[in-house]
Amino acid sequence: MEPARTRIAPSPTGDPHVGTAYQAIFDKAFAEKTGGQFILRIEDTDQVRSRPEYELKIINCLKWLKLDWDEGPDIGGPYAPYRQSERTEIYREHIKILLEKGFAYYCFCTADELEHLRQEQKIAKLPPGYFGEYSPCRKLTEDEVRSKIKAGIPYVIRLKVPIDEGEVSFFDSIRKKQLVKKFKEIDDQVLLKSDGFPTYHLANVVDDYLMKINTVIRGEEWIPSTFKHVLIYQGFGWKLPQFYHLALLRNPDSQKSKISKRKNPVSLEWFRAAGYSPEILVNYLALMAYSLPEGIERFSFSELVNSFNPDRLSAAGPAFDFVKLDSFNTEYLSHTDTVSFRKHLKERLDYLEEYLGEDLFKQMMERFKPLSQEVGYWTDFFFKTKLQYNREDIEGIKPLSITDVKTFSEILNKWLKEKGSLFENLPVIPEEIITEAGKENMNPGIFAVYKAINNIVNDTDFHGSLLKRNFPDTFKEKIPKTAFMILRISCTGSKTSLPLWESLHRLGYYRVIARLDEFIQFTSSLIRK
RNA sequence: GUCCCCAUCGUCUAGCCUGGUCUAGGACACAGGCCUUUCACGCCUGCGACGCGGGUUCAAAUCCCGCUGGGGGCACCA
Repeated sequence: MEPARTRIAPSPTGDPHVGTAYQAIFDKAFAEKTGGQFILRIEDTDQVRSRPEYELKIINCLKWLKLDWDEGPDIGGPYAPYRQSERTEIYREHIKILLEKGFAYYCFCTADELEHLRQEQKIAKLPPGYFGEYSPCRKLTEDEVRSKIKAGIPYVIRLKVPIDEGEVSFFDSIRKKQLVKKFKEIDDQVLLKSDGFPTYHLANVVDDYLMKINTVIRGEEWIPSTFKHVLIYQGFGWKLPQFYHLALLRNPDSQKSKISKRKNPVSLEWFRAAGYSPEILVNYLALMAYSLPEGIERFSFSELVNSFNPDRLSAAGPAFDFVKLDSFNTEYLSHTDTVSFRKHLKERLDYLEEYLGEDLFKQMMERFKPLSQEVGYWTDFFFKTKLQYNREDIEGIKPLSITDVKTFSEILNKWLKEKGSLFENLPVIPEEIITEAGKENMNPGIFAVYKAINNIVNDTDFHGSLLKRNFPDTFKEKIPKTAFMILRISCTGSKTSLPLWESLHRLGYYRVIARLDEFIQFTSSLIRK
């Protein structure tokens, strides 16, 4: 394969998009596989929406994913500058060529006139577009044009699409077929805006040619525009690059529409702050359009490069499945070594301040008092793909009236009863223990555990390896099975926790006894009501 | 509306180009089991798809046509 020069050309008009990374993966893989180069070019031709901070964010996120480039605005390269706002002179020179060759023309129509035109076309049931007989400016003589320019009338320069019955076509290497469109279905696209900046179409073609991009990989949303691009290439007399139009990432709902921030997180910063591993995100994203011949799903970027074969790129639109991504991430994190795990956690925490912003981060810090509390506790709501709402939560925010208070206490009572039911299947406790505990305010199940712990300490060494590793037989005989859960809950506060004996050992005798004491009191108070 | 793209389990896909080896394979999810005095991990099993209709052929998930469904474009935004 010929060395491929590929490029990612994001527009710095918003948060770095997951689709940008998705595309960059294949750009970079293609370049590396063929011994070519991968280029980052910033398409900031929209003066209104482009912001320098977005460019920085894009660069940071792509670097986070280790999808770094061989040439770009930050590192330069033989075809600099790599920022389109710094190349306006180049576009103006090139538009002259198109003008001279008769492939472009001046247009002085105002926005209102254009709107009018579209209405006319709509009524006439014609496809909307500025072309053919609908374009008065196409018919302007050179003198007329010159005098209008002299008069200072603002203008744009449009592509002069042929008006005959012909057609344009190009080969799409993912769909593996020739895509065709008739001239009359293509509108006279604006090439140079009235602010003197090029539109995407012009800048993109000119830069791709000048930067020797021979492999264009981008989303399939660009297919309709590609016909215009081909016309521009032809106007200049340039050879076409190879086109690979990637299927668009879709929302995982039944609609499967193009992935959108209204329905799902799409910002790379979100993925980063949420704690996704960059390797895993890249792996998962690659899977959206590519599959290894061996059917291997988990692979590193270099493994992807090794086996990369553009023929295997898929044309069908994949739904982005957060559940599967999560499972990949979990698997990765739980099987990695402790050093990488710590590194990952540390990086995530470092980034969290940047993501939340200083104010919000400090707010989190204030709530961070109990040192054992993990970062996620206060920040999870940022990262849940689906929030769970509790009935109690919703009842709770109602305005309080007498009736409301009544309702509230009823719910509270019900809730407490459910907690109490945990002890429905209480173990049978010897009569003497219950007597000893005092029948009125002691929960027998808890007390049995309490008692047993005390016995154990009498019989064995709590701090010794016995408790750390093996379950003591003496304990086993004395305590019914359900008691283990009671022990676990009382000592860890949760029905699910790390292995019990190691945890108890780590807690130590005094804290175990203290927690049991507290738990006994807590449950007794619940049961009495 | 119009032009274009796409179509295998719920989801991501392998297979399709070079028809038979496909009673369609894998992964995530789900269900059951094993392991485990919890949870998780791990292991095993199960559930589950070639959108529909026509061709072509001895034979079609695979080739052709139509339909249906989904998606994208139709800006002085990219």
